Amino acid sequence: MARATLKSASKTSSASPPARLEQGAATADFRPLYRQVKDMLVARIADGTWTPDKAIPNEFELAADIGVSQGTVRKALDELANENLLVRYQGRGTFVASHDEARILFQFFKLAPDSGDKIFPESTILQVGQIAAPRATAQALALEPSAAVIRIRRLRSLAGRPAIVETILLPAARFAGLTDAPIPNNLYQLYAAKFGVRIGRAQERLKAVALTARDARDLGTAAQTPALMIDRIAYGLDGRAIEHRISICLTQDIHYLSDLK
Amino acid sequence: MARATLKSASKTSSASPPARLEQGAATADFRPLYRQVKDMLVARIADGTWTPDKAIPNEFELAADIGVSQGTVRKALDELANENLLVRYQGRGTFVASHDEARILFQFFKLAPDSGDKIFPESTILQVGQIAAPRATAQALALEPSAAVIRIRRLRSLAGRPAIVETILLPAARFAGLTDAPIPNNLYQLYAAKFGVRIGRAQERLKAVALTARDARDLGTAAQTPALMIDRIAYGLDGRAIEHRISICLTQDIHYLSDLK
DNA sequence: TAGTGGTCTAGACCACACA
DNA sequence: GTGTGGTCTAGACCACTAA
Repeated sequence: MARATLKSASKTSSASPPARLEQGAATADFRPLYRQVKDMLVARIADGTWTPDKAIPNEFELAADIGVSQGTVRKALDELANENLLVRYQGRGTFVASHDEARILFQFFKLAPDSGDKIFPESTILQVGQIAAPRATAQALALEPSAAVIRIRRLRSLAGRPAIVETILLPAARFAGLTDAPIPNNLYQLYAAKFGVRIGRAQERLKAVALTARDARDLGTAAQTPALMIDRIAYGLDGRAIEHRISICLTQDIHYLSDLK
Repeated sequence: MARATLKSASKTSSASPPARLEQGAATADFRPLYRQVKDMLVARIADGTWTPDKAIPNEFELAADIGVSQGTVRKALDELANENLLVRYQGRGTFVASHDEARILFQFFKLAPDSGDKIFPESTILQVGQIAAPRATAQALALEPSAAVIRIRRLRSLAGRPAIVETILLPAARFAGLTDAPIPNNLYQLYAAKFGVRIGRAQERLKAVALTARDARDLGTAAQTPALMIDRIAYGLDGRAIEHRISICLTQDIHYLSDLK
């Protein structure tokens, strides 16, 4: 069988609706099968077909549905697990990765105390409102020059000590009504649960800055103190930029951990 | 065939010395075959059996040598390629990854200009000498409390502007004679070529600090300026800590880029 | 044209979780 | 016990590189 073509012969298919790969007849699509399978699976994760609380269909069911071999599905599943979109448990099944605290701590929160284990920071909301997108944010999120964005400012504490002042910027159009309810500590879980937006990856740019008077006041320390500025853009499963977040961190007793492999 | 056991029947073997996996008869070693193959391959990379300038044996040769199937060797090779220890080129072969500038830029050097592409920094040596290991260094490199270490201090420039003051600490025992010759810009290549030490991964801890008078002078700016401190420990292929490096970076025009996936 | 890695398939058996 | 993912094998064909 040629690469990137699908057999049209029907196999014994389950009762669930068929979901076979379509090979564009005119448009040449020479991507490997397992890639196409991967994209199909990502789409199902993104659209909420599967949820973290229930195992997704097993390898053979998926293979039969899609019309490829189990080995090809496995390759797609393994890569998705590698990218932290799925979690696989031998004997139990394969699950959509949830944004629980453990995962966030592992994947998205790189600050750790100099001594001791990583802990999830507590948060206190300082300010919530809607503004015209600052230029950098509009660019980061690919919004029109002064599109409306929700701005959340909060203070985060590590082991009881104020350590981070964080400004979160979100496109108002996509997150309408977010400010109506109390803002939880774990935002990515909220995005997924209330807005159907799953964060898949993020990119952070770090600089050293001097604390502004305002940030210093919120953190309870002196202005001009050196602080770590983390400028994060978080992306959804479809690759679109979702959230712009700027964190100002005191690093006397904590550090940012980066693994180079 | 049972998991993690090797057939002893001899296959058609090449002229090269046999290198079959040994299954500890008394000690239970239940690690998957492809893991054992991986370790064997890492050992050959580490000991210099293979060099970056020549392709390693192909999958079938390795499989025959070791006594497993080609698919198992492939799994090991793919993982090593994923970890940046090998590079695979379709049609050409599989190569040991070299510490050339492109790889270092991609894997180990996370600083980039705010605008423009990544570039390899130039270096000027400020100081070279041998000292008793500072406590933090002795701990980082698992050395005895005041073992001798080589210390290199250098100034690095990005796009012609001084941006980084770097202190590199190396165990004198392992790097004897390093200071006899000129110190090149690309240190990891030197470690591999002259001392048989290949760096496989590193861990960086970042903090914001105020520039000391001395660092400020070397960087040509004012003391107390906020700067990014990067505290790196680099590890060899055997997992042992090799190098301790502390970089002080001006981040007015550059940033540290961290991908969270 | 020969040799390499890349993809895909089919089937076997093992290890683990859970009822 | 049953069902899941994990490992291993064997073989086919494709795509790319270099001589």
